[in-house]
Amino acid sequence: MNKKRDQSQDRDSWLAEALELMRERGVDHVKVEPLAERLGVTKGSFYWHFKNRDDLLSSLAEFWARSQTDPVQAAAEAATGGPLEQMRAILEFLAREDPDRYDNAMRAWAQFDADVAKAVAEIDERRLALARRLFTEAGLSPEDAAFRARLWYFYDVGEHVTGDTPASIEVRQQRAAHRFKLLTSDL
Amino acid sequence: MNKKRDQSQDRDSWLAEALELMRERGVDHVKVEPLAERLGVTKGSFYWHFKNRDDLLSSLAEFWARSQTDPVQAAAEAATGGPLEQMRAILEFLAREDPDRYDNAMRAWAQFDADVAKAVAEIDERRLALARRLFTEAGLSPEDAAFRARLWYFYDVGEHVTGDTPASIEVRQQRAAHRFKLLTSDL
DNA sequence: TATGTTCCATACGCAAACGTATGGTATTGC
DNA sequence: GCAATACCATACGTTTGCGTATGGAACATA
Repeated sequence: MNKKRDQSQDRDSWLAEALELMRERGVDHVKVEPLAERLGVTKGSFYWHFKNRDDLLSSLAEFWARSQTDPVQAAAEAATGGPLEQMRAILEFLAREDPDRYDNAMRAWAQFDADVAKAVAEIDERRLALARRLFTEAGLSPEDAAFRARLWYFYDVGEHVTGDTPASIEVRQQRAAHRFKLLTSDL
Repeated sequence: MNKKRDQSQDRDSWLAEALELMRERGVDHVKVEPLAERLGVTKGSFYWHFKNRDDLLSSLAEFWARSQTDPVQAAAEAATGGPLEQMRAILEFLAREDPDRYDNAMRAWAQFDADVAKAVAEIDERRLALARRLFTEAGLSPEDAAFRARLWYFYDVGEHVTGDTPASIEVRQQRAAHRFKLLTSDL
């Protein structure tokens, strides 16, 4: 009865370690034998849980997407008040968030794998949709809201992918305030 | 007398093909023997021109950076008028530009290689500095100009890295106009 | 024409990693 | 208590790619 859960637990431990390795060195360094060594087992275990390496990698993309249950959404919904207050709450949340996520590694991977690109694009679209909705609720036309949302979201992407995220929380909060002001001063 | 140029020419043909392969499949697929096959030679040639694979890869980063002699800068300087007109000229240039550059592959590589990250960061900084200067000349304070420049530039980065660049020139120009309006309407 | 230099092909040894086959141990269901 | 199953170790063959060694052809140069 809990056999399935246990098995998926072991699979998940492989996936978690694979995800960590991917973040550190990129997906092309996620290889069976080195991964087994990191887990203190041999690849005999690997080929029990996975059909082959491709099986691991495709599962890895799902594993990552599954972990993206966007606490951002929750932070927005938890905020009382109108859309502007929700935006402020999101920025507040992001500023506190540890900047070292797996997104960069996934984006790097997505550059060369169409399936992964699709998975990442879905996450991007989900986040953009949230921003669009908030700007719409704040009174912008659909077109204006769509563009403002892109400006809003791509700033995050750009800051992360260029490695330009400040280490200090204070600076991040300061920038968040600045961004909020610039993007909502006319609303 | 032109011996040296010929030799660097051959080196460059290796580098050009390596750059192309990196754009297509990522740096980890830039390998000596497959590369030789693409060039129709054997790796005997490779090890004549390069010490080893690392030599190729480090040269590849320089090769890319060398190719980034920013026509954007030229487009800006060619524009007559004030900073706002130069911004418009830049956006116009970028909208016409073929969106398929090597930047994405370089950014993907930079995620896992500190030296490459440094090279890319220099290019980013150069572009940001230009944007900062234009916003400053347009009358913003240094802090405001710095932030506005980030908003300006990261939009590009985000659009490229998410693969969200429209294929149609018209849409790109439309978005450029929108971006220009949003980021300069108060100047 | 003899000789050196440039550039590339071929052949080799070596290491890493994939995937399979097979056996062993522990745990579970009956 | 015993068979079945789950899980992992070991050993093997194969492929791919790195780097070196060596030879050879073309070309320049003296």
